[in-house]
Amino acid sequence: MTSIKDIARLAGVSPSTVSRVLNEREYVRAEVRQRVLDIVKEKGYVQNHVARSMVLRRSFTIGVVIPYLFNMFQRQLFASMEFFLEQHGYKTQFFFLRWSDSSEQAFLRRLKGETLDGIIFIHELDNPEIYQYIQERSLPVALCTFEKREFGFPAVHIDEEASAELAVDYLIQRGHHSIGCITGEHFSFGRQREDGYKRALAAHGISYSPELTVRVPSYNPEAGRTGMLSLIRQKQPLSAVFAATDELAIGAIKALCESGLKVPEDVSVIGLDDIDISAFTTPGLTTVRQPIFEMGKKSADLVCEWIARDHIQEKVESFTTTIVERESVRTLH
Amino acid sequence: MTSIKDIARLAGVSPSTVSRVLNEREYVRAEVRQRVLDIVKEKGYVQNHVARSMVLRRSFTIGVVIPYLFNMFQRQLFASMEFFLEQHGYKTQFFFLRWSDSSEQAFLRRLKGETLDGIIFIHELDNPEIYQYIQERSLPVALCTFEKREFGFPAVHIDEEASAELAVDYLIQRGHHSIGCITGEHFSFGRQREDGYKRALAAHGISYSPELTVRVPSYNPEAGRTGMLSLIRQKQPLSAVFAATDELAIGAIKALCESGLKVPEDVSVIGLDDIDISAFTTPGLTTVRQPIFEMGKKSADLVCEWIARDHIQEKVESFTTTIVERESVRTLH
DNA sequence: TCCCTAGATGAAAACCTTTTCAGAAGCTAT
DNA sequence: ATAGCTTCTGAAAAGGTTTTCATCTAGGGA
Repeated sequence: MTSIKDIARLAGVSPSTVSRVLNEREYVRAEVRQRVLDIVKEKGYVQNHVARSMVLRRSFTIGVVIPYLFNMFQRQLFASMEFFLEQHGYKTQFFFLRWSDSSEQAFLRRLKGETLDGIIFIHELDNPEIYQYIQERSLPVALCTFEKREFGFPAVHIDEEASAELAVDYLIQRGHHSIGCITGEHFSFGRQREDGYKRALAAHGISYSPELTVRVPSYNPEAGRTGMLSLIRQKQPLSAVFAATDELAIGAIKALCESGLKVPEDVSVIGLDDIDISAFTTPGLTTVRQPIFEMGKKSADLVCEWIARDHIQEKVESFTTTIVERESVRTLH
Repeated sequence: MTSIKDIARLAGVSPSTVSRVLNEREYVRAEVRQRVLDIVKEKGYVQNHVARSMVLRRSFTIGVVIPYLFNMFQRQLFASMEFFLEQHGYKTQFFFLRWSDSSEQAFLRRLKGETLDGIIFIHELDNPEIYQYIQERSLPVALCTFEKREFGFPAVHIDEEASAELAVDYLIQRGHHSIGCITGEHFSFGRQREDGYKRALAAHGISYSPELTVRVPSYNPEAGRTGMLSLIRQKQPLSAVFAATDELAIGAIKALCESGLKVPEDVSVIGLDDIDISAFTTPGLTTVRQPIFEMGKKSADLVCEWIARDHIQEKVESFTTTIVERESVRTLH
């Protein structure tokens, strides 16, 4: 591997000068600059990133923390982040976390050893130690899809409760009164979306019956399927279902179909997220759209701004959500 | 940040000794070891990875090259790789490549600057320079889902042609004779799967009509949808469609549905890949299963073996594929 | 002529580790 | 007592950069 010293020797200058050329510092004669540049090109030399990181004590790398089995929503989010972080001149280092304490511990250890310039969380952690460590080290950070009031970190998210209410309200407007809810037991957004469901019912004077809400252990289609199956099995009549995520909704539709019930003729289904695939289910999924791309961009912008300015005014960015009408909801009467 | 020197000072020993303790070298008194360990724990010290990489000239990091807009198949593949690479004690560094020459150039530059211990490609590159560079540097590498005979790199893949033939044969066995094909224009596997389609027809003496094959610019549902739409528009009758990937198949089903045609009653659809979501479409997608998880594992194993043994016997691992029967194919007669 | 300044360059230190080499201390065998 | 092992430890070099500080040159003003 050719190093800066080799280039220096070949150009008949010192390593310092080569470094100055490479980093576009002033104080180097045009003629010398050109000679160095020529040799760099000829030798195909590029700076060694590891050595550079060490001396500069920054790595031009932003960490992104995401669940190991990230869902399609998170996948779109992180593609967006990676895109904009690259635009800002940063590399992205992903940390795939299992949902366990040991995984979070391992992550904390790695975080201490790694030289990250900033970090974005797409995944709410249980272990407060990690947030504390980040705060002490005043490592630039942004939270995406959730917030942590007690730490005052910048965050981008939607109003989970209002978005769920929007979905359920949409069903009620179309004449539905007996509405089921499938949500997850983990993470704050699951509870918040359930709260939104209740609020919508209350706002229209519909009584809440607990049997119509089911909490499943995860947010994927398989969980949605089993959730819907148990909703079908219970006694109460049901004309529509609110699924806390699109993936749950996709599983719910599958379960209905398997049970010989038609969507939306027999049961209407509405989701929340608007992931790419929701436009391609049959029937197309009516859902509430999160501006995924913009949220990813904003998260990237926030960390980069923090790094550039060396501080950030406490800032929580709340994005608005909108109904996307497709074919999975039927209008009654 | 506390460094090895701080620990050494506090323990009243030299940095060398601390290093020996940390790396579990022999020749350090049990009593000294314990004292150092205690202080390490107390201070929460962890080795600085950047400095360590520099002196060891290895980073314990494997690069994974994947398209920027990776599909669900690739997503499952890389989750599997990340999992097994971690088991082998390696971190994973992703490189998301756009489908452009400049993106490949930028990647090559980065590759030269980065200190990677190995690299896995889930994405076939056009630029041979990159493969050449890897070969010259004798960087441990594995190809996944394709191969490059001329470089003799280890590779894991399926027999694309045979798998497509399997799918189309399945349709023919069920009485279908007028079978459409939706495939992509890019990447070798698209052409190979098309060849498999043709081979199946030929094997059963069914004449090949070019109007029944459409090539779309990408492999996602939207492309599948437009492909199917143009297949519907043409004159030839059609009782079944082979889509070169599951995502294409999902889009095809959508298009049929939009056009008032029922799957499988009016038209049967078969895919290839067996991605997670294919179990949750309505109707469930009949498809050909690639053992995605195992392929990811094998790729990880191959690079790690190369690194460990410092060489590898030329090795191409071909996985077998199997039909997964769901509801999207109807038996005629 | 002399001094001062600005521009250009290089030597050396620093970043944080690991590893080599040499030396010290405590044994055992002669 | 000496030589020769083992076991343990520290000093110093190395890895590839950037940056500080010092030096040198040339040009301008007094």
